[in-house]
Amino acid sequence: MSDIKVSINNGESTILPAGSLAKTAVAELLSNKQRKRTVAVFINGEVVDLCTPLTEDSVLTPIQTGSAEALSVLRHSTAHIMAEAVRDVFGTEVKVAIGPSIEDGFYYDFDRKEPFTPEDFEKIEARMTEIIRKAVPFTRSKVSSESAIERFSAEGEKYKVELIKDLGVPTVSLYEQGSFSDLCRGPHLPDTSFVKAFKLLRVAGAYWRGDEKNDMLQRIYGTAFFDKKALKKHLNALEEAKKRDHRKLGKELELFTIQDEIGPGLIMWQPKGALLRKLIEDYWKDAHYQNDYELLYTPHIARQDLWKTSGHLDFYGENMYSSMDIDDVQYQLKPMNCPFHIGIYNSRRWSYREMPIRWCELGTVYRYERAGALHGLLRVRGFTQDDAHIFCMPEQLEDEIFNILDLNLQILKTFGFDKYEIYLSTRPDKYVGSDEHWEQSTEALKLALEKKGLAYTIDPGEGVFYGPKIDIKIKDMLGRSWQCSTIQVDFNLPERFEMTYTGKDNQDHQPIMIHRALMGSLERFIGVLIEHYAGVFPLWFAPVQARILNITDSQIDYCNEIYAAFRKAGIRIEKDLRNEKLNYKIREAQMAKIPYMLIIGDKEKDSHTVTLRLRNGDNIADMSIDDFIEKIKQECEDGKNS
RNA sequence: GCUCAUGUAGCUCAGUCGGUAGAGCGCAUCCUUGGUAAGGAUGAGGUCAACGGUUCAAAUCCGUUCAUGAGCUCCA
Repeated sequence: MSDIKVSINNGESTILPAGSLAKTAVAELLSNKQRKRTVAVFINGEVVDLCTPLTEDSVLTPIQTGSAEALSVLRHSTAHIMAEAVRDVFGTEVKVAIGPSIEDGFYYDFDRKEPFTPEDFEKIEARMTEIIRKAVPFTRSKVSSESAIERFSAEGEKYKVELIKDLGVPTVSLYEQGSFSDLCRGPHLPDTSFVKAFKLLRVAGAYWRGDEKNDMLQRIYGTAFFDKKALKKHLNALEEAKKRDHRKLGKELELFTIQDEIGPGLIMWQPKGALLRKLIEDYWKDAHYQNDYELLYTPHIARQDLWKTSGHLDFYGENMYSSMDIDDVQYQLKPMNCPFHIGIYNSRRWSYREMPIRWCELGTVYRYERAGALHGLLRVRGFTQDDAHIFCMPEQLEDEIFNILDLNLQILKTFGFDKYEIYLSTRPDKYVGSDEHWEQSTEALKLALEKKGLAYTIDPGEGVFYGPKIDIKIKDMLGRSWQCSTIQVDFNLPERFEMTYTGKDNQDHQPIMIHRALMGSLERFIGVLIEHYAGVFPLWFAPVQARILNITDSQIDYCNEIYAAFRKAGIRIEKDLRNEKLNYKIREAQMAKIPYMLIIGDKEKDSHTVTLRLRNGDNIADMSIDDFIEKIKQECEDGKNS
């Protein structure tokens, strides 16, 4: 057998007999410490495990603890360990499906009649710990698909059999650790002892291959790390997310309520939430006015014929509520605002000189969502879109997209979102409009993104049937992504509604239509905002900006007097003049996350000032009423323009 | 819609083996007038999600429905 040259990162190299394992090379080329951190290697850009035989000259790049790839390998292996443990505890009648690593951990799907319970988790975890302690090696073997099918059939592992059959390849790889053998592409850890910290988190139903026509399996989710500290940090982050849950904060801060009597997925805004929403809406309207948009209002229902013309009944009918009869004519609740804006467009003739036309509306729409999909403010059945439609000539498309992106990012930034992922979705298999149109507009979207200097990812074939689109996913304080903004080009509706404008040539031309929503829906956006800020809203859109706290009854008159003055000045202020101790009032104001507490005692009353306490516990020396009004106004301006 | 879990006072939750309900917070009244995260006392408040069944007896056991949660799926 000939020798081969193996090097690490093109650095140190060694000569080994062909067929040596990657492990051997790593052992020879890395220090003991480095070796212990190595869980797999890249060879030619591919992640493989350490028991891979090397057959030719190779350059290895070690994958070491601390990297995302290593974590993914770890979690994948932990999923296998969990599967082994489940079968050890509950027997081989439990069938296994798939068990990949996912963003924050891993899962494994099991087919078992009885549901897994929290007590079962303890048993599984205990068994996993035993397996990990034994440092069982993961070994890989290549077998013919035929023999693998034979073997898994004999074991009754029908899901594995189905997977292999669908792969349609001559050989497959199996991974084995201890008593457990699994169809798997790998790679895996050298042995189970690399798993230093793990936890099973929850169990939920999941269809085999995500198809509801298939069997319902039980999916156990868990997570794993290379050290206990990281696991603890992750669990703390989950706790933190729980604390920020907008449903919990929404209740505590009295922002909104959802009630059985009213119906699921229908939001009622309580006074504080309504005020919060008004502030956001006002800002949004001002920003649009400043950017040359005009505001529209349109009805909530329309004749069914409209929805036939628009194509919504054909393409979106499943999400629309059934019709109602008004004087023998059928009407339907709107799931979208676009046909109404088109109606306004078609109410008169337009000249090319008037293009582009930019119309916006905070339009409330109703869409049917499956019961299991509803979630607080984030997924509801009635919501208000921050909608806009731009009608323009083809040559204006790029500029318009650029302007939309500009306004879009400005608004997101004002609300504290300056990290995002941008996706450009191109033509799907089923589409309307000419290829030329598609190419031109996709190009216009690209150019606008590039001109704005934005990095984006292309989602091939993910466009809507009527045109290409740009989606923006914002990242919140905890690093979670939320899809809010969407910008869609539409060749379909202008055609269906026979929209025209008179060109320079005195001929009719068809405008291009752009749909766009920046926040997506107010409900959803506010839900995200609550979690992003953990309810501690910036002063400019905090529903309550200040609360007056008196020390004794002797300041009540003065408190009422300044309360009136602040309200008149447009400060959102409350007063707490109850017969309670100051400590008690401060505690309540603090928990209500009110930005400023105005402490009023005899001192302030006599000097005609207020003493400020901030919600972070800091104190600001007393200042005059006018100075305080000025301060709040200035801070709000700064907040809005940040 | 599907799987599993949950549903008790305005809120957060106890409630054992089936014997018709309990705490803390909040709320009301009274005492207390207290300068930076909970002063004290008394009191009101519940068809135990709804409907049906088993039982001498159901918050508790069974069934159905509704809602909520974790997911699957879908999407703003």
